[in-house]
Amino acid sequence: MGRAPCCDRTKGLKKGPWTPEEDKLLADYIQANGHGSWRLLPKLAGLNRCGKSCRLRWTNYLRPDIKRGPFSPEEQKSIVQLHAIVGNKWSMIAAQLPGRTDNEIKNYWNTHLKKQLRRMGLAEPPPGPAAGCPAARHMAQWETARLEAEARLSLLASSSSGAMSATAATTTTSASSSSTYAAGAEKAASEPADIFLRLWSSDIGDSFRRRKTAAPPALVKRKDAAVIKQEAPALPGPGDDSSAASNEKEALEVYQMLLDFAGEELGLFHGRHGGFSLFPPHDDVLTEASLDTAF
DNA sequence: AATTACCACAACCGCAACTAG
DNA sequence: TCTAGTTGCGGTTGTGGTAAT
Repeated sequence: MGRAPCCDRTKGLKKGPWTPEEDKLLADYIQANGHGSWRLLPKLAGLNRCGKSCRLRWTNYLRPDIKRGPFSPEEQKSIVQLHAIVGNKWSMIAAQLPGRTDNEIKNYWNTHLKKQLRRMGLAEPPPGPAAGCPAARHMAQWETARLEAEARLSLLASSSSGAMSATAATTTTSASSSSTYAAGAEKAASEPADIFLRLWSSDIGDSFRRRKTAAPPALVKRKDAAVIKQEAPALPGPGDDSSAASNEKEALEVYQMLLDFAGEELGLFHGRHGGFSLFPPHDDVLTEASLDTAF
């Protein structure tokens, strides 16, 4: 059957770097009319480009809400953490970083962060049963992320409500623990430094919780979280299958186990008393300098 | 001053998912 | 349900700038 190429190369459409005049034509047109059909846009805007090229230029460069300038330490940290969870799902990562595009994040990862992490010995997958199988390894990472998030929410719940019963304070859970999640998410929202909980309470975490028995979101190509949310049956919340921690002490033990596992097996996290960080204390900022001196 | 090597980022390409008829 | 067209994503390449020799 075959299909038509997205850009008709027989028409001699222009390629390569955009000129300021082209930028202006594109930006003016979209701001006046919206992009509508990308396929038709070039003709309507008077551009000798393919629609794909126009879309890319707009989304990666001309869009007014794009944040310029270097990545902040917080953004760097977020990228590393999110990448550890969802892998090369740049669009998902970008969705968590307002003003940043997937292309920008991808470039930044490939040119900066990957090298830095490699120098720290964190870039390569850990040895183990999942080694050599990216999908299995990824699922293992995601499952660890889930447990991690649940453990943290458990701690939040138990610390924010002394009256909360030990059973309710444990995470693991049942569908009825949604209030625990809600409480955790609410608290997480007030603690923007904790990217992990922000992520967990976002669409990404939500899609995972709902599709727990299926492939993790990172393995579901082009299923954005909203769609997943709509499609997903009302699966029970995470931990339905768990009768784990039934009191705070147990929750703390699980929490510590997770810290140990994540740190030792995945090389991802560094626990610290009363808080949590991907990086060791006093090293929150992922800078060239700090990383250079680390090794 | 010329050349080479490296880096950062913009842009392209191909594939797969999505959608409308 | 099938098919053709459209859109979005992720990997890769190209290009311009800068540092090193």
